[in-house]
Amino acid sequence: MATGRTHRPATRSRGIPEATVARLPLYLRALTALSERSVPTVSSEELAAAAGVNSAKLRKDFSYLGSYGTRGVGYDVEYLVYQISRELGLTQDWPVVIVGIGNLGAALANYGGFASRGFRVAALIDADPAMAGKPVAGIPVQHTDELESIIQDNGVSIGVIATPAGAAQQVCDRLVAAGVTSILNFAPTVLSVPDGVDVRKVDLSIELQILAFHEQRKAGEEATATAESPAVPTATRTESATDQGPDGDVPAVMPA
Amino acid sequence: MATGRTHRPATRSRGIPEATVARLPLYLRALTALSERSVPTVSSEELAAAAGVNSAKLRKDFSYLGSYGTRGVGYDVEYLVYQISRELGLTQDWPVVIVGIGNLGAALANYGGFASRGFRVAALIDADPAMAGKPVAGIPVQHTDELESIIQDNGVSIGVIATPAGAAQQVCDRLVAAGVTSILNFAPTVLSVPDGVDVRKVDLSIELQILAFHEQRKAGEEATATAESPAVPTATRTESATDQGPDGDVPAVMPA
DNA sequence: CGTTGTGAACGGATTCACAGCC
DNA sequence: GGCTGTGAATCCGTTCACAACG
Repeated sequence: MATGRTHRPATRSRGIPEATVARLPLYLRALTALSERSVPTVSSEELAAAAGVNSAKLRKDFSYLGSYGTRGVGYDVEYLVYQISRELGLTQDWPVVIVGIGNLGAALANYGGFASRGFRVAALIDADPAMAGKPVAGIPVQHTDELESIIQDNGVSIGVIATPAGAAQQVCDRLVAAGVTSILNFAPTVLSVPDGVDVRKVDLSIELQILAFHEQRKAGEEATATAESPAVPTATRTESATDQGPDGDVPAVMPA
Repeated sequence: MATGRTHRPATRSRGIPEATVARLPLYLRALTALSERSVPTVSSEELAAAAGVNSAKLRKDFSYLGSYGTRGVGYDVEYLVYQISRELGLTQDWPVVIVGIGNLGAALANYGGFASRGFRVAALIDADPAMAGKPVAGIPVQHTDELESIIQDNGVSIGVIATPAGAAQQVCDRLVAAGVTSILNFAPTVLSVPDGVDVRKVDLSIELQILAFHEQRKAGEEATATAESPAVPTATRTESATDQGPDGDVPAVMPA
C-alpha cells in the first residue's frame, strides 16, 4: 500500500509561494490584535512593523492573495483578517487529535492559540492505560486502542504527535492508515509517510543547537575584534528584523 | 573550490550558509543513531535518507565544513559526529535557563534532547511564588526575583521563554539586561531585542495553520468544485477572537 | 499627495552533472 | 566501480524602485 504517486511539484502552478504561506499566520495575528483595538485600516509599513517583517515583503505577499488594499490609504483590517483566514482555511472547523499526553501533549491541549483559531481538540490519546479517563484541559484522555475509531468518527484529518521518539513512527502509521493527511510532529524523529501526507516538524533541541552555533560564533568574534565600539551597542531596540534562517522547516512529504 | 584571491562577498559570515546550519542538527541526530548501532561508515545517500534530505544537498552542506569524506567509501560516522558537534558548538557546555514553568516549561525541562547535547538546564524560573522550591525534572523552581543573579552566577547566555504571551517581552528584557544573548521564544509574541541578540521562535499554532492551508488545498483539489465562496460576510470575525491571538516573530540571525 | 501593487534586479539555496579520487 | 566534492545551471525568495491610482 501507499506507493508512488508522482512527486508533487513543490509549489502548485497558480499557488501561493510557501514562504508567503508561512508568513500569513504572522500577519493574521498582528491584524487580529489591531482588530481588537478597533483600528480600521493599516498601512503596509505599520503592519509590517507589527509582524516583524519589511513592508515590501508584506506587500508582495499580499499581492499573491489579490488586490485587497487601497492606494493612498492602506488595508482594511477586518477585510484582511477575513481574507487571510479564508486563505488559510481557518473559516472552517478543523478537528485535531493529540497523541501522547505527557507534559508536552498537555501543554498543547491547554494552548489557547489552537482553540481560538478554528482548531478544535477532538481527542487526546495516550498509550498509558492509567491516563485513560483522566481529564486534561477538560478533555478526557482516551486509550490508543481507540485511535482509529476516534479519527473516523470525528473526521479528523490533522494529527499532532507528542509521543516519545520511539513511538512516533508507529503512531504516525496508524494515524495515516486511519485517514489523517496532515501531521505536526514534535518527536525528534524523521517520519516516513506516503505521498500526499504533509508532515511538519517542530524540534526543540534543533532550535537550541542553531542558537548555540551563533552563540559560539559571537564568542569567537569578540576575541578577534577587541577594538569594537564601546560597551553595549546602542539602546536601539529594533525589532528583530532579521529573518530567521531558512525557517526551521523541512516542508513535508517524505520519500517512500 | 575557491582558494583564490577572489574576495568574498560582503557579509563576513565566515563560511557556512544559514540553511546549512539549520540542517546540521538533523545530520547529527542521524549520525548519532548510526553511531549507537556501531555503524562505522555511511554514504551520502544513506545518511541523506536517514535525515530526510537529498544526497546532493547533504554533500554540498558537508563541503562547507571541509572534506571529511572518502571518495568511493563514504563518511566516517564517529569523525563526522565530532566535526559537526564542534561546528555547532556542542563540545562545550551551555547552561540555559527556562522561564515559565507551566506545562510547556516542564516539558522542556524534562526533554532529554537538551541534556544529551551539551545543554544543561541551569535553572527553572517562574513568577508564581507557589512554585518556588518545587522540583520539576529534579530541579527546584526559583522565583523570578532571582533571575538576574542566576544568570550572572551561572554565566548563562541562552534563555528559553515559555511564559504566557503577556509576560514574554518583559522577561526577555530582563534576560537581555542580565547578559543573555540568545533566546528561544515559545510565547506567541514578536520580541524586540537589541542588536547582537539572537531570537528564534517556535510557534505551535503557526505550524498548525500552515498545515490547515495545505489540507484545505487537498480537499479543494479532490472536489475541484465550486471556487471560493463569493460575498464577504459582514463584520467577519473568524472565531472567538478571545484573548491572545497567536502571533509569531521573525527571529534574528546575526548582530549588525 | 500617500500608498499600493509589481516588473526587474539581485542574491541565496537547491539541484544537476561530472570531474576527481579512492 | 563507487562515491565524494564542486562548478554551473536553475529555482525561489527578497529587495528595489517606480508606475498606477485612490
